[in-house]
This record gives sequence, C-alpha cells and structure tokens, in this order.
Amino acid sequence: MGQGAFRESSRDEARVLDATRACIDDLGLTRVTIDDIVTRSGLSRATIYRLFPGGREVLFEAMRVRELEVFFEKLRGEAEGASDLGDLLARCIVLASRELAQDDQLAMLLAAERGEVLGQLTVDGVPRVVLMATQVLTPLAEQYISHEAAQQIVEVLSRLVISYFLAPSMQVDFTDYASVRQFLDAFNFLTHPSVHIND
Amino acid sequence: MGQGAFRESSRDEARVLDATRACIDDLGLTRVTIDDIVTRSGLSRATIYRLFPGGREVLFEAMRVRELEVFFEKLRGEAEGASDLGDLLARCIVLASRELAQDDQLAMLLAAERGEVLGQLTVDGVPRVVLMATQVLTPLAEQYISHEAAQQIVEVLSRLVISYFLAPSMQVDFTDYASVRQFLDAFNFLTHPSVHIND
DNA sequence: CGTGAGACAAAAACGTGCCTAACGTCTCAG
DNA sequence: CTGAGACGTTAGGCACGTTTTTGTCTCACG
Repeated sequence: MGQGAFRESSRDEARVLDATRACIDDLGLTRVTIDDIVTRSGLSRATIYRLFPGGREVLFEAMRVRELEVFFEKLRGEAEGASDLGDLLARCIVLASRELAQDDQLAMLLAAERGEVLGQLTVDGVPRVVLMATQVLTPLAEQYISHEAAQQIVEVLSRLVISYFLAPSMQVDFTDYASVRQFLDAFNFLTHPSVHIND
Repeated sequence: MGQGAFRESSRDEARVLDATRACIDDLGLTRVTIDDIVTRSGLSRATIYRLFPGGREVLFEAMRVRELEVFFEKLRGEAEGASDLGDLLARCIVLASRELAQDDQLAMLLAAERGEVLGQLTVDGVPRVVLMATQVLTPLAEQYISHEAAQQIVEVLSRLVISYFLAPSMQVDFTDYASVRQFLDAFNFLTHPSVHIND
C-alpha cells in the first residue's frame, strides 16, 4: 500500500542507500567506510546495522540491487513509449548504452567479482545484468513477437550492449539511435525472428 | 621462401616461445621468471634478451601474438572446409568456443589488462581478439555475402562468442554445432544480411 | 660474429612486525 | 525504536630489511 514500486522499503533504508551511493561516487567503492555512510545519512551506526544485518557486504549488495532496479525501471519506461519492435529495441539499447557510459556504478556491476558470502545466493556480474534484462524486457517485446523469440533477442542484444560498451567499435555507435536502427535492420533482427529453421 | 605461415621467425625464437608457454601452463602467468624460461628453453639469458629486446613485457606479448596466430590459423582451416555460410559461421563459433573453454592462455587474452609500455602500440583484450577475428574471417565470409555484411556479422558473432564464453546461457550452447545452427537460423543471420534498410 | 656463462646494479616482490582504522556487537539512555 | 558510544576483534596500511628478479654489460669461446 506504500508508494514504492515493488518493495516495501522504509524511508531510512532509502536514506542509507542514497548515502552509500553518494559516498561511493566521492571516494570510490573500496575507500568508503561505514562511518562515512553514518555521517552522510544522518542515521546512527546501530540503525544501519539493524536495517542491513550482515553489515558492509549486505549493504553494498542492497545498493547494487536498487541501482539495477532503477536502471531497469528507466528502461521499462523508455520501452513503453515505443511504437514498434525496432523502436523498442533501439530505444532500450541507446538508453542502456548511455547510462552505462555515464554511470560508473552501473558499469561496475559488470565487472563485479563473485562475493564470498553472497556468492551462492545472488548471481553477479554480466550474467546478472543479462538475466535481469531478459526478465524485464522480454514481456515488453512479447507484444510484437513470440515469447521464445523475445527472450532470445533480448538476451543477445543485452550481451551486445555490454560488449560494445566495454569495447566500442568503429562499425556501430550504440549510443546513437540512427546507428542502432541501421544496425538492427542490417541484421534482420526485426523482420521475423522465429525459431523455425526451414523456409 | 620459408615454410612458416607469415613471419620469418628463427628456430630459437620458437624455442623461447614454447618454453614460455610451457612455463605459464605450469606456474601461472605471474609466477614465471625469465630464469625459468632460460632453464626450459636451454638457451642462455643473453640470447633471450637479444631475441626479445624489451624483456619480459615484449616476450610475453610475442607469445600472446603467436598464440592468437595459431588459434586463428586453426579457425581459418576449419572455415575452409565449410559448405555454406551457415556452416562456415557455425564451425568457427563452435571451434572458437571449444578452444576458449579448454585453453586457459587463450581465455586470458580476453581479460588482459592494458600493458603500460605497449599500451599504445598493441590493442589488447577483447578489442584485439575481435579485431583479429574480423580481419581473418571476413575475407572467408565474403565468398557468400558482401564485404560490409561479412564484417558486421563476424564482429557481432565474435563478440557473442566471447560473451557466451564468459557468461554461458541456458538458451544456447556455443560449443554444440546443432545448437549454434539453430541459433543462427533463428536470428536470420544467414538469409540476407544486407546493409539496405528499405525492402 | 654470434652464443653461453656469469657478474652486476637497479628494481620489484616478499615477509614481518607494528599500528591505526574499520568492523560488527553490545549496552544503555532518551 | 533510535542515537550515542564503548568495546573486542579483525583487517588494511606502512616502514623495514631481505630476497628475487630483472635487464645490461663484459668476456671467453668457437
């Protein structure tokens, strides 16, 4: 019944995560201490540990999750304004690429190494991002194509976004809408991506 | 006039490179010392430094280059036996994926960080591999499609091979020929990859 | 001439102890 | 239920001496 999108998260929780995010932007991931976050958030040390039992690891992980959530929320919003499949895909690719380029935190998620404690619970790095992308975007693409096709396309394009971000090419500019459209068209991504083999 | 593929490389040079490769397999990239290579190769310290002026960095870089050369030579061989475009691409994808999976050295090339001294001269990591792939494979694909299309397809598929290697998916198995064929067909990679937009 | 053997200084890697800073838990007052 | 802070424990940095390793140079040998 709250106003939040999917989680019932306390006001304080958000304050802590905001502070964490801000601290990381300033000092860098490794240099941030809990006390920094205490100072920034205005909350007490005890509260933080109550909100995020498990301490530093859990707190940072929670921040990453939230960061991904807002990112994909943006993506979902962008996708809903799309007119056709090509527009949908191109918009998402461009937005995602631009966000990655200007948001270090987001980019870090791609290189995130396996956490010791949480390693078994949460997927990390590239697989996580690809997984979330397919989960969020596949339903939207299903308006135009089959479930299987949507899943395949979203996964492949997610991987390409990551790849072109990490190692840009002279062929395509994924931050440019027209370039992306041309790219998609050249590959017949839009025409009839079906699982059928014969023609 | 020699029997080598592209470089006139001395017999000793190969011995050093072989020894280097062997040492790395045994001890790991970081643990290998020049003296280890001296012992293994049977050549003297002085000779090694004469063959590879610049020392460790240059030597290791040379080994990487050679490793990539034999890899792409294998790929070229595999490609030449192909019957059509789909077969060509699938064969290359499968072979490349399998080689990556079983050859640690090759995989390391993808994660190779920018060398300080040679950073400006040689491209490294993912971009290098993608670049070499396009250079080697594009000519072969041109038998079936246009130059531009070949270039695009090879680049994209190279990136996907790397991506699926680093973060495997449940959707596709790039080490399985049938799975790859199905994948390619599903995406219309083969039908008519053209740069034209209108239809 | 080219190669191997080895000496050599400079630089990097290593081990060690110490110390400060940070962590996570706890208690207690408001 | 929160903030303030004490507290034991742990982890990260730093200074240090030592050992390896590196890269160059010399010289004897064929």
